[in-house]
Amino acid sequence: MDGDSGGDIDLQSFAVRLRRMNAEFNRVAHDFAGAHGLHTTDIQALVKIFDAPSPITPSRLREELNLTSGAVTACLDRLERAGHIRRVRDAHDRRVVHLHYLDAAKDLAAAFFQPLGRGTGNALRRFSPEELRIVAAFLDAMNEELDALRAAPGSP
Amino acid sequence: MDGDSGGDIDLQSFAVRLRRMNAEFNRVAHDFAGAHGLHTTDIQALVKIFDAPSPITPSRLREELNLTSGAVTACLDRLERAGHIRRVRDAHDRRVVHLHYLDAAKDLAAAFFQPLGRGTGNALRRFSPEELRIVAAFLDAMNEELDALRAAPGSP
DNA sequence: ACATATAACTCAATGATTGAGATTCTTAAT
DNA sequence: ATTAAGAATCTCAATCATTGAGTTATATGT
Repeated sequence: MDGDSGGDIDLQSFAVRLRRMNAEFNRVAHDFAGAHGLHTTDIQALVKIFDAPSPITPSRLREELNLTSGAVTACLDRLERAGHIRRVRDAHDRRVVHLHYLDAAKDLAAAFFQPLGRGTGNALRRFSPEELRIVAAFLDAMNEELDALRAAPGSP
Repeated sequence: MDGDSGGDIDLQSFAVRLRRMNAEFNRVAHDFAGAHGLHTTDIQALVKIFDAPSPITPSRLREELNLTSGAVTACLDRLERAGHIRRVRDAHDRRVVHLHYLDAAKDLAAAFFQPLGRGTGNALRRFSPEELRIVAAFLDAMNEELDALRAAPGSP
């Protein structure tokens, strides 16, 4: 113990906090899945489709979610059948499919996740802009490290 | 100061960062599962068993993971068969089972997640103790809000 | 044209999750 | 003691997602 009062800044305590938050996010996602006749995988796919800067493809999803192509096809079938997404063939390379998140489904998800958004908003509101910049920097740092891990699982 | 122009402190940008981090954690967990003949659910259970302050029971796990009792039993069968946990009947209430994470399995998990721990450590090392206290406070705030959401999914 | 590579899909086999019900034990009341 | 009600866990058949191998359609290079 070196003068730090709270004992809050060691690796283990952060790991516990992060695992707990991760578990809760997964629980919310699991609830959404259940409420809409979907599965955990489908929600993960929806998040990826939603957050992708430009329309994502099934093979990219396969990489992101670590699934087999068969599983991705089945997942997209479910999402398309339930009216969440649409498959659009690329005009230039007709082998390629682009995945579009339908607006109506976006609204549905927005409505469901509104409590989560409010909760996150409440948490953010407790901090000053400078503090939030630090938090954002931390999340960015974590995401950088996680990307590095994905690239080279053992080395860094 | 100029930071207001960065667009880094609005709800949406935080949501994206958090979703991305969540997805990467899940990917790491999925890898661990695959490497040990387990499934995503089993890892979620292991995390809960590991992080519980005192030995957890199957019914508590059922609540935490939102599974049916049948699924929990099957999950624990797999974990016990694979040598990760042990079921211990409570002496006073013999209906109750307590779940113990075996030390050998802890070592196994520690070894596997060492890269993740190093990555997290790298991220933490970029920040001063005061900054880390802010980040820890933010994670605590998020976890509080998430707990509130779990208790009353619609109200706050 | 031909061969090779890539994107997405199909399908049988495997196996996790569900949902209902059975089993074992506890607690409170008669 | 005995009974009834309640709780914690487990069993099992049915359902359905995932896998892994193989197929189709399109693209690229020689």
